[in-house]
Amino acid sequence: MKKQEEKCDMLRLDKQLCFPLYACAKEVVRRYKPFLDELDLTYTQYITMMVMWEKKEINVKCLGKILYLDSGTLTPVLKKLEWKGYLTRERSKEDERNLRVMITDKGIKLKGLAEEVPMKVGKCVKLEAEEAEQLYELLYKVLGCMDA
Amino acid sequence: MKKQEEKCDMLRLDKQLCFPLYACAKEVVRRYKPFLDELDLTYTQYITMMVMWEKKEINVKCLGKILYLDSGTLTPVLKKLEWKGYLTRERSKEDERNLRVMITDKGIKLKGLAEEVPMKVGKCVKLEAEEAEQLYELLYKVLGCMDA
DNA sequence: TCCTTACGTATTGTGTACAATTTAATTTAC
DNA sequence: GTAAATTAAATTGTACACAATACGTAAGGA
Repeated sequence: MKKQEEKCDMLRLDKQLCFPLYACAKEVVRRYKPFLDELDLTYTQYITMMVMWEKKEINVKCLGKILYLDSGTLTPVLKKLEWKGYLTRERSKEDERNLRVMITDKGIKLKGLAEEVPMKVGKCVKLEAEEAEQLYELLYKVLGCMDA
Repeated sequence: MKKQEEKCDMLRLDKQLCFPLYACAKEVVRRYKPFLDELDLTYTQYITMMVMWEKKEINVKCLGKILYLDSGTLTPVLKKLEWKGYLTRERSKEDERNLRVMITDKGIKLKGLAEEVPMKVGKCVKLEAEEAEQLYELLYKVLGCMDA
């Protein structure tokens, strides 16, 4: 019965990596809400804009690969951001299957308003710089070492 | 303009902890799906049952504190698990505001079918035991050091 | 060319998440 | 002892997240 008991113990929240990962991600994202509310952005819209600020133009497939999101999630988010005037969407002339997502001037201006967000959230999470760096490395390691 | 540029750089996915955390959590949870499908459980139902296997009985408030979920999320999940026969829900006699959630025999039996899940998922995530331990510690540290 | 296959996006359906509000029960204040 | 405040769940509304499917376009092969 020893082996049985060991297996049982595995089925506890505090024995599995998945749970602190899941809980921690939700709690950290929640810390963004008050600051993103000021910009009238959701977290998903925010990370989408972060990619747009860097890339200026991209298609949905590419964006999804960067954000780990599929078109089912991105399509409504992109339509909303287009409606808000931060980006435009149009089919590529060369290949009509591709949707070109392009940032607008208003979208570029939004970046100025968002600049303080990372710092503000950082203050809510009291982690030493070294620990943050360690965590960062480990998370990217996990992202890289999972089966496809 | 140096300062301006430094601020700009912060607004990149690869400069912020939040994004790998968010992406990693989603990807790890996704790894559970094929194994949980065999049990006809969603991830949220699974972690709820993990608490129930340990506690046998609990109220919604308490469960929510453990899982970092509120009644708006838990109520439908608990109703579904009750419908599946894994637990029962009834108001407490001492304080009618409290809902007593109790595991059933069928719920207890389900644990036997779930025992292999953590090990199966563990094989998909190729992380050294030491690194997993480090990550675990850091995540709980973050959970503990955030402003309420 | 026509047919098949692959590809990129959109749509649909289910299940979370969570803020805000509501409802009912209990506690506290006076 | 009752009104006011507090509490626990449930409900409502918005926004993901993602599998599965549908749809249109493009590419490759006979």
